[in-house]
Amino acid sequence: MRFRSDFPLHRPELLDTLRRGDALLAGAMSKDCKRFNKGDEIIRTGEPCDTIYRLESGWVARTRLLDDGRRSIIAVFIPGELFGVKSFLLTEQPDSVQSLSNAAVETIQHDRLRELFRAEPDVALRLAFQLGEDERRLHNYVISLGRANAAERIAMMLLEVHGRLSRAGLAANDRYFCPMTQQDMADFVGLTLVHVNRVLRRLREDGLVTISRGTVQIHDIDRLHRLAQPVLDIFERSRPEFRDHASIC
Amino acid sequence: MRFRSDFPLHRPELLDTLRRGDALLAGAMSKDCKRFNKGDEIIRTGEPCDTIYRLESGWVARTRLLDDGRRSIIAVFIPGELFGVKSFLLTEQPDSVQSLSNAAVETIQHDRLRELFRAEPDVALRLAFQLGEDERRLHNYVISLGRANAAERIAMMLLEVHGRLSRAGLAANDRYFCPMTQQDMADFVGLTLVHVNRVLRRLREDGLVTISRGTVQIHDIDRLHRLAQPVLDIFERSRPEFRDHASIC
DNA sequence: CGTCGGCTTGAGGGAAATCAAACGATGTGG
DNA sequence: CCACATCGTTTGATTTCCCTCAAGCCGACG
Repeated sequence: MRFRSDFPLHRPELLDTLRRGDALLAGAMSKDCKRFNKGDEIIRTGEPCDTIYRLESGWVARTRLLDDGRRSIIAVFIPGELFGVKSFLLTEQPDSVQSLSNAAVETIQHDRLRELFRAEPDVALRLAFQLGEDERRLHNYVISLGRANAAERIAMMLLEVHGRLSRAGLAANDRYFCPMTQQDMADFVGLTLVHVNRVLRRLREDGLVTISRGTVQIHDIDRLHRLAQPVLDIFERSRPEFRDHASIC
Repeated sequence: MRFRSDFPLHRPELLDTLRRGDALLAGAMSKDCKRFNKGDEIIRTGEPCDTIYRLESGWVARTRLLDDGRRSIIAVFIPGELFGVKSFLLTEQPDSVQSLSNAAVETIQHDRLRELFRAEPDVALRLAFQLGEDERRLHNYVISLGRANAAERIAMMLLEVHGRLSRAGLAANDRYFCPMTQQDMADFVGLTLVHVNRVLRRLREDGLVTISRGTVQIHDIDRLHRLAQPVLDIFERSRPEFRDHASIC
């Protein structure tokens, strides 16, 4: 996965630096690669952690399991993204990161990263960029969880993931692979499996999206977009117009 | 507001550096101070922004107003905290920041901050720390919004704010000032004003908390804690034990 | 004294949860 | 190759938590 960002939102003057930082980081990490199976825990709750990860292939999710069995997916990561960056600041991880599919990750230890930092400030920018993007997405999910109904939440999730995958070159023709089960989606958008299923049926019947054995096919992106509209941020909103530019990078 | 962090969660070896970074940053910012009234917008949605803020006094909130009138509070900030840090990476702000009370903020421009960075790497750590803390809290709120019921959400909000204010030296005897209206709280925890009111009545009747004219008085922090327990992260959970250490700093 | 913002309470309705069961694909072992 | 277990999906019936609508209340302030 090469680094891409065709999002006009980011300060364009930083793009070259970002690319360079990403390449340097990827180079430094590539030696140390690990594979995980679906369901494996990559980072465990409560354990100390001195590693930062970069997802090479597959999907992983930051999850938290409550005592009474409730489960929550806080964020999902797709190939090319960094995760565990927060461990730079915290001694323990408050939640776990687990594979949603088979996945390959590259790693780097904190101390090595710190060296790299000093030599190459661009790497720091790449990390800051990841934190910033994570936060932006998190903000959107907070809005969604706090104020959107079930259909809006699901539409927004499907679109948000679609956008990211497109920019990473992992989606074409409004179709993409998504290894999340309906239970995963429910845990992500704060609903129950049963209700997610009902909403997905609705979206299918209305000709907006069909999801079948891990493949999401968006039939009517405009209507899906209109559905999610109220809870999209200013950047996501303008997406359809420059969807075509998404692969220039 | 001086910088404090008695949270055992943060890598202790960083604390001195953090303090230093905070002092340097505060020094650099103090020249340029602005005042706002309750309800004022400090940062406006969609506008470009080249400034980073530090809250000197009062409360502010990151909010988003949806087209159809729904409103959401994404995060609240208390004195000593930095906000608008993300503007370092984004050209436009996706949401607005508004005063929940009269507030005084210090500011610094991006370019000056960048200079400061180069001369003093500790300042970068202070900024990263703020981003990390913001993200940790955001994660907790995502859990809360996604999986907690009304009472749990409200209990967790009251405790979370209590913890932060205590650490900042702005709360004593489990009592603190909170300028949020019930509508603000509703927008923050994803409920309606009416329902927030009912839950608060319940908590009052059960002898857990009373809120009266902007003052929150926690009567039974242990039970409140037990109520919120399922949705507290590993750090917040251990709080009661070292509540007393909170003011050593 | 009236009005305005914020708080309080009631009645009724609706969106999503819960409980329960069946179905379909995939894989496995006898 | 079929019996069977497993995992994820689908659907129905019922319940509940929270929302909506509506109105009254209280304190602050001009």
